[in-house]
Amino acid sequence: MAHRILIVDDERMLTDLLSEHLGECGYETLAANSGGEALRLLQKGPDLILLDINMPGTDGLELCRSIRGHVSCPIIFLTARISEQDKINGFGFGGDDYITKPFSLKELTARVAAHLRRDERARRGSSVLTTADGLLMDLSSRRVYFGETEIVFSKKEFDLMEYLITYRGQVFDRERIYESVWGLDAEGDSGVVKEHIRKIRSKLREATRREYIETVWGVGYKWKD
Amino acid sequence: MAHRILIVDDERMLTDLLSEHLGECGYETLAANSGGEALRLLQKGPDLILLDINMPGTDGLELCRSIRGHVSCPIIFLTARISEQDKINGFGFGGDDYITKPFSLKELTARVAAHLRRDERARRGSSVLTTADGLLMDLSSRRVYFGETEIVFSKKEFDLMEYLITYRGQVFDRERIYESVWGLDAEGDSGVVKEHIRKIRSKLREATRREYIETVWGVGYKWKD
DNA sequence: AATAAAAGTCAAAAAACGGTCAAATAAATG
DNA sequence: CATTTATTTGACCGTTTTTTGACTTTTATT
Repeated sequence: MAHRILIVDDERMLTDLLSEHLGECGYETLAANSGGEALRLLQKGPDLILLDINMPGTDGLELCRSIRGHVSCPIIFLTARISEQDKINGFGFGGDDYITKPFSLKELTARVAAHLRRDERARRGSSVLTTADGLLMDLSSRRVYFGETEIVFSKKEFDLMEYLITYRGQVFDRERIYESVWGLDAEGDSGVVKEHIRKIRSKLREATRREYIETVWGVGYKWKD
Repeated sequence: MAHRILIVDDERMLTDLLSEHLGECGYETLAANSGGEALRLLQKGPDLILLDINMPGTDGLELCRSIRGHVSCPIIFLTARISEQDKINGFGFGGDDYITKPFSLKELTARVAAHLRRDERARRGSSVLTTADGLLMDLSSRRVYFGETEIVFSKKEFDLMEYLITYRGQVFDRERIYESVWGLDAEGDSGVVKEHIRKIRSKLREATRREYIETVWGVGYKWKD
């Protein structure tokens, strides 16, 4: 299946142009001319996102953050701002690369190809996460059910759980979890994650009488497959 | 373990400078001032490579190709040439990004961080090492299987095993193994490696009734092909 | 066969790590 | 504002891992 690229820019001219060109290159394209549209199109599960930072009425960096909360595909910024500070910000906000306008189509497609090559992952865009034995996470209402009974989690507990389940089977060290769930800015983890893992485990254990989170000694935690 | 960055540039000034800066940023650094040196240092298993395209006596792009033949980590070109043709060539030759000289350290480190983050995600996605007769290492869940049965390894055991299997067939002396798995800075005790090799062998032997790690007398160890 | 150097073994010491709890702080709620 | 709830922190303890060093065995060399 062809790679799917989401283009986000307020100028329809540009999205059309890019859409056409990338189409010729064998990609499927999605175009959004506003932040809201972009967020909606995330449901289509793009493999890569080209994101204009400078859209009127929308903070591109903030948008990037939101997007990062939903998908993990590469994000390439398109920006007219060339100051270094902006570049750095771009990375800090979860972007993977940036291209300053004006840019050539050749350069753009080269980078797109490079990033897609590097990023081979399978993901889904469902708003409900379920595990093998009937545990269910509804991401939009932020509730968790085990069969009939609801298990109540706090915000951080929920976020941390969502993170682990999304990447079930993968081991993450505490620092990584802290960065991903709390935010990229904060340094270290100082044991907060430990405590939250404990709370989650305890709630899950009481309701389900099962263990879901496994400790990998000296490495971190993972959600059991 | 900290990420390891290989810096390849003919100017010792520059490699020293970058080495120092990246060191302060928490990376382990390796420096090469020639293509041959670079290829040799690949044995240390860098996580990212900064490669000067314009080295006298060496064709940087050709070198990049060779490197790609041995490792799959991100390669960022450092180049004085700014023509677009060169940029595109860079990608065509297996590079993942380029930075034109002169560049700021901030920009460099931002890109390095971005690429490492991405590469790690891509690798963790579905990275599995297998050996000829059905031994399987899942790097993301950090589990090892022989057929149906799982073999449990500690962190260091796992890391050491991953290293040997990654470079299967190559012989490494204990000091090199120690450097690569424990870290470059660590004090040069190689007796530890002996003990870990023993543990790994013992676990593997019990589960598989086979020998995987071969001792090359007076030299070191290697994973049998 | 004797010897020295290298590699293997084992158990005990040391260090690192994770789980737990209670108390402190911050944030949300009415 | 007061009260409740969520989050963070730091100390403690038991466990697992890692390291160490003394000792044995193997190997290459003479």
